[in-house]
Amino acid sequence: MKKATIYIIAKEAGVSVATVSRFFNNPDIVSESTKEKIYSICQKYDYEPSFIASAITTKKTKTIAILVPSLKEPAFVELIGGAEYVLSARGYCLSVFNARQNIKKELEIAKIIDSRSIDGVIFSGVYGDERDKVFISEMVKRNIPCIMVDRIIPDIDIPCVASNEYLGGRLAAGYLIDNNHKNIGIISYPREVHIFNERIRGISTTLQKAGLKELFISEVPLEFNKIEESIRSAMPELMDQKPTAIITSADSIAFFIIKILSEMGIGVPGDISIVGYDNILYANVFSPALSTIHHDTFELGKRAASNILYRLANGRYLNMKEMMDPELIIRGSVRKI
Amino acid sequence: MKKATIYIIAKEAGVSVATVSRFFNNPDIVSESTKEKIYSICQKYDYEPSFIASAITTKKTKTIAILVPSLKEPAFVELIGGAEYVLSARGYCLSVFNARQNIKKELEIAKIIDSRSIDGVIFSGVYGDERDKVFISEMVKRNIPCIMVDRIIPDIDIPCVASNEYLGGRLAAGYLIDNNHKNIGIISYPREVHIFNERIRGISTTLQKAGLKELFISEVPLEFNKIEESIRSAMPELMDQKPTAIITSADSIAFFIIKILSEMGIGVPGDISIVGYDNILYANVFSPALSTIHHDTFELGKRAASNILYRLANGRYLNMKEMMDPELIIRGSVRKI
DNA sequence: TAATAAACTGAAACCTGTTTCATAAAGCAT
DNA sequence: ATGCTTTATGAAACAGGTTTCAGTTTATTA
Repeated sequence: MKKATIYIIAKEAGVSVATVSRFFNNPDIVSESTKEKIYSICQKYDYEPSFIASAITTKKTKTIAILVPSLKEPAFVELIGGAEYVLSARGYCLSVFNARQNIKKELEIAKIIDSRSIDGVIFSGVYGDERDKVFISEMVKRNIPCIMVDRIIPDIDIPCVASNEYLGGRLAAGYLIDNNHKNIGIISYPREVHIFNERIRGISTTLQKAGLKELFISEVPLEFNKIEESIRSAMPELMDQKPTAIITSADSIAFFIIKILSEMGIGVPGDISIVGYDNILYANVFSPALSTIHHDTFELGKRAASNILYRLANGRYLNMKEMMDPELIIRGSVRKI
Repeated sequence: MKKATIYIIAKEAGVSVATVSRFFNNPDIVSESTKEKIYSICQKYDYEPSFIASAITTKKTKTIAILVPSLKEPAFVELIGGAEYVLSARGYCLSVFNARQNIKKELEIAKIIDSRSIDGVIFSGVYGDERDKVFISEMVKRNIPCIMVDRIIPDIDIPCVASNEYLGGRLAAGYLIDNNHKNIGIISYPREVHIFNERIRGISTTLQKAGLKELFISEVPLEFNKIEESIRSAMPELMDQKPTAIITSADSIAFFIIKILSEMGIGVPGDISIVGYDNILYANVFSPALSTIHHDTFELGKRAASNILYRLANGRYLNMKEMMDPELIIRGSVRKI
């Protein structure tokens, strides 16, 4: 059976297309008897109004885009999950765009988003700092509601919802200090990515306040399969300084460190304490269970979606800068000195 | 500046809207000089044709849906990544739908997909067997190209692309047999999910051929945070039968087993050998590094997307049943007896 | 150089809804 | 019964493109 249109329904129900349209968009102003007629014909044809046809006049596609710099990191996947959770409940669709760590690609995607009349976008930039402004200003220029997620840029005219990475760093460092560690090394993802820089800033500040200084900051690349080698080559220099603890900016890094250390005959937390970041699914599975910083990225996605939906419904954002506090999870990878 | 339409461009370029339309959809039949005129006006207005407007006549939205039963499992995320990879390169968008393990929800989603004129769908069902047919027949009825991924249903009129789970089971069991294991237990996700049943079938068949019989098959629930407890309660019965090895249907299960075993003072692979399945990112990070079965879910997503794109372009599918062979990865969790 | 084919282009219909504006019918107060 | 609201509905314009069909140029062939 050919797909029914509003014309067929109108004809069969003996009403005008305008009335059928009202039946779906403004049922209050349609009489009961007419509603019943239309309803039964719609059932008969299994008719649903075409989204695209209505989008052409309403200019609303009821789809939100989420632009992430990568699909390989679990955090972005959580983000997508959270966004999908609230969006689907409100009749919205989620389209996924992947910038592949390429800031130029973000501009192409901006055009696509625009030409597809997407209602709004949840955006996590490649760097998380000023450099991401190119995409944002593109959205502003094109008048597309946009929310920055996972990273906060201070003076920007779109909302940001993010985890308080600085606090996370403080929590991690504070925890080590509480356990009397004084020689603390740091192994982090590139500081050029804003969140990692924030974490380190939190750590450094806290150490300084305690009269301490970080021993050694080593950066490892974002690519998962290069982490191990990178840590391995940084290890000698770090170990020369006799750290009693190492703070990392990701659980994955922490696990690689534990692996490498154990190959060197160094026990965790017996000889060296480790604290991770992210609280990934597996943080509790391996021994030692990882003490780490928990931040709820799923919730981040939910909030971003809620905020943009609010903007769509009310013309203004629910809030402009939303920070979520991470949490210290104490498990078994840190020892009291 | 108000968004330009094809009428504005046509007027400024001194041509008809038909010609502007041709410029974008069939440039070969437009003369060079006209093209140049149109091009420069388009640049001036930063004009891109509206997708929704063109979708209404062409009935092509250039968006593909991917419907997964969950967003919490890494495998489905890989799938999405693979699909996005080929789709975005061909100018298509990917919309993500989540059935949340709920087969009834799949029917709602079917309606949404239809009303949104989505060009095709990549589908991974909740169970992976006959029960998923409700969604599939909904797609067939509505004449929406659809590909089943990650699971193969024999007599169904849509293509399936999946990993050869049966072979994976055989590989895992064969590996253990080669290492002279004779008492082999199995801990698996629910057999009611087709792929896990296939894996077990592969294992059982292989054991039988070697004159062996599996000791004990225990099923653990899909929910990540219930796995540990479930394994823990199954352990006594399994250990009573003195296994020298345990095959699992997922690396996550394997890791939990290793954890629980180590708490019991039982070493892997010293006392008991373990083989996983999936080859997750962390399989190589922890000690012992996990011997496991590798299957490329990203590639699965790519193939599904390619197949559906082929169908869209050529009116028929590239292939109907595509099986990808998994691979045995030998690392450190199995010992030769 | 006339005839014919090929290459371009425009007018108008079409796609599937939404929305404005006008009108008819019904309800209500006087 | 009259005049004034309300309520319910339809006709037609509109949204921003695509596509068919016919017509005008331009190129090619004999």
